[in-house]
Amino acid sequence: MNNKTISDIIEEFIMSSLDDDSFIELSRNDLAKFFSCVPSQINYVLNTRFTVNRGFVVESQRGGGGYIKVLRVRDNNSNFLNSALNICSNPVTVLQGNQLLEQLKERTLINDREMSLIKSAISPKSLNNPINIDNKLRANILSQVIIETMKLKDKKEEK
Amino acid sequence: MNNKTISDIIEEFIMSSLDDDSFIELSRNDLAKFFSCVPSQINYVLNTRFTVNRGFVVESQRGGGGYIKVLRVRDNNSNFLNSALNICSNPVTVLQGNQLLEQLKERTLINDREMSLIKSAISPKSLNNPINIDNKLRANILSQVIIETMKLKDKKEEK
DNA sequence: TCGAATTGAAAGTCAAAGAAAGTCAAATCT
DNA sequence: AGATTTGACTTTCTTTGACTTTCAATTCGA
Repeated sequence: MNNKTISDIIEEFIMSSLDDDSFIELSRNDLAKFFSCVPSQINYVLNTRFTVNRGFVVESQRGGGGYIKVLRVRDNNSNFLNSALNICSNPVTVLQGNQLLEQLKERTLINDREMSLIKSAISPKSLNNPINIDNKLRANILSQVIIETMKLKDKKEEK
Repeated sequence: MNNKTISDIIEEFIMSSLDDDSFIELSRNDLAKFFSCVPSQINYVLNTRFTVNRGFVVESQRGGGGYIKVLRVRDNNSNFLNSALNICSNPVTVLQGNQLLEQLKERTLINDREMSLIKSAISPKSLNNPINIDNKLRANILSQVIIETMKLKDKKEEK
């Protein structure tokens, strides 16, 4: 991406700080000053980029000595896969589907390429059909993909 | 062609920018300003000239820091991918779909895991639906997967 | 001295403004 | 007639700032 926005740059900054440790603590005001932006811009970045969906948790404290803490979370994947499968027993919108795939990637259950491929498979273009069952179909497809992911995971773990 | 339209000129401009690299990123507004035309003219050029059929893929993002990215997809496999795409303009059975994926793997355009994942996406279980449009859907899905494969291939080549 | 009020330093919220790109259909060329 | 040009309107994402809430430390009164 050529034209990075200030949000992109702040995201990168936080990301790379997070490379070393599983969490970082930062001061909203200082960070805003550092990047010459308004403090609420930091909230914007946190809200749009460091979501639970993408595998992050943000904690904070107000008042004197306040702080913002960004944590990477990774837990038991098979739990996650099961609840994902559960979600897919109901219709799934494009947005939900993509978010689910992002999470699979965050958890390194699938990689970037795989995510892209499956996203394309469940895109509106793919599921374009005369009657209105897109979300239902998307749910079906993702169910099968998740099941396949489980199998692949097992296979990997056997080694 | 001596009476070039503005669309032709913009097309040439983008084409020649693409000579050096396999993709370019541009700003719709800037380009429109540069050629003294309305921004939507750029869309017109992209929609009529830089189609998948002609070997291009266009990506974009709106809002602040927005952009338009034009990718070229070429080389020996692109023939294959194009005809694969062609096949997918008609309904595709499970068998045909799986065979196509096997071929993608043969040509190392996708790997084993990726093949499995997409096979699961186009399996009868995934595409189970009230009316009988499985093959049509499978064709749609594979089209999008093929296009995605083109993009990914290109991304790899950038490195 | 001890608990309560005050103060100031954070962080949070939300909506308006701004910046791009997308859509679509009418008008115009060729 | 079909391709091109134009522009009004829409959608999406980002930036900004005014206002709110929370917390810790300090001060004040009994």
